[in-house]
Amino acid sequence: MSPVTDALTDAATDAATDAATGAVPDSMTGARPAATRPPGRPRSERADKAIIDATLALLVEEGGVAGVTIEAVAARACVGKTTIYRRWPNKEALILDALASLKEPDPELAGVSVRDDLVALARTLGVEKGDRRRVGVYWNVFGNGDKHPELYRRFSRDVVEPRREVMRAVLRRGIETGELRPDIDVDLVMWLIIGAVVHRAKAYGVGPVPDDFADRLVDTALRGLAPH
Amino acid sequence: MSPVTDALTDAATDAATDAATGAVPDSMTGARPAATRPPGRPRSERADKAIIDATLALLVEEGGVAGVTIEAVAARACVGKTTIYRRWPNKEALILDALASLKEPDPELAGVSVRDDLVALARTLGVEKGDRRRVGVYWNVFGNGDKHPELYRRFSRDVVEPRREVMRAVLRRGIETGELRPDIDVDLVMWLIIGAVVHRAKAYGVGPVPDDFADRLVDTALRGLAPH
DNA sequence: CGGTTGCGATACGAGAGCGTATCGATAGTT
DNA sequence: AACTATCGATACGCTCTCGTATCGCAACCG
Repeated sequence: MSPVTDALTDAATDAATDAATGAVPDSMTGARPAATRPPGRPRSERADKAIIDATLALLVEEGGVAGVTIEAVAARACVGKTTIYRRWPNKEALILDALASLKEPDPELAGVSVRDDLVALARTLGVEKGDRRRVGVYWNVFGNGDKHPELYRRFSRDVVEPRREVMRAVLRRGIETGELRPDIDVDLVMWLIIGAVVHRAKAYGVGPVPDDFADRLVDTALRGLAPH
Repeated sequence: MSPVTDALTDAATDAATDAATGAVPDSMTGARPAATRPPGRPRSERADKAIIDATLALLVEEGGVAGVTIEAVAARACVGKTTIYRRWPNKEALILDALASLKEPDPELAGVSVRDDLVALARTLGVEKGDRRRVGVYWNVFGNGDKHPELYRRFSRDVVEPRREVMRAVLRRGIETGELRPDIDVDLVMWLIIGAVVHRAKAYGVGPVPDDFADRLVDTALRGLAPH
């Protein structure tokens, strides 16, 4: 019943999956005598992924860093504690890497209209195909910035800020092209859009975010509440 | 160095403070033979308050229910564990009461313009005189609705929803008076305003919420981002 | 004064979690 | 086959927390 996305069922399948590991480090000059592969049994890539996945899932479900337990991670990833401690020295380091794994390339924006780009960005924040994980991690890490400053700092720098910068650029472009009022406060608008999406996505007991939420949100923000 | 607001320094002052306790329960029919006061030493009202205060503070600082420890509450409130367990059977009940203590009467709104009422409401959410506690509790309880449903349910019903209802009424009134567009989605607008304020207030490392944040936020939402 | 109850301090057993150590088995290289 | 590193499982000592029990003292009533 474990909801792990890619739980490994037995060790037999492990060999085939990890066989490619040895071929990878050919990225050197090429003339080297291929002495890169260390001896002994190679580490399981599948275990890596399962551990990171389990860590993120617990980070969301258990409500923060305090709720993540090495033993729970091990159980959920179907992995021994040894396998975790061989890779990371402690819980903090594990969570740090798990957060870093959320880093993604900047979303491809159509760039046709500011309106559509904002909708696309809003979607990636928390409406994306039921991916509650991203916004859940964001909520929990963000809410504990003062308790775990290092975690917050690196998550913010590596994962959050790049996205924010994309949105900031879209808003600035909108001002230049005349699609947005020249006197708007870009940062304030970002709090508006991001806050609304994150808050709605994290809401409990009101159902999933409707598909058209991002569209209606951006349109409402653009038109304003007052008649004119 | 304990940051508890009203830490008691010694037991001597306790007697004077709690002396009024005996006079309180005259709220019965009055014709009763005044047998209301139980024998023995009365419970310290000051301890009550200190415990609730410490619980809320830890709920914010430690990032959720998991971070609240009875021993930490006792230490912070300068109180013995006994004193806590004499009042509440367990941690859950304590936190439940602590959350209930955040219930406040509905804010008095000027009712002159929808704009001013919205600003006033936004202020009470998280900008109010540096009261990070309220929004901190909101963030942590809200973010763990699925982990502690009962906590979430009662906090939502007793503390959050009444405030939301006030804002909803203001928005509806604005539509009726023509101050707001008739086609806005009231719930969507509430996500916008509440989400923005809460998110900004909870932001770490960007300084306190500026005094005019609520004003600029509401004005931006009213006018809209697009020129017209 | 005796009776009753609250108070803080302290100790307790139980359980959870951390990080380490050890085990036999496994999966690779040479 | 010999060698080496990883695998899951398990046990360990340690600390923290829970909720209970037991102190002696303090407060209030008669």
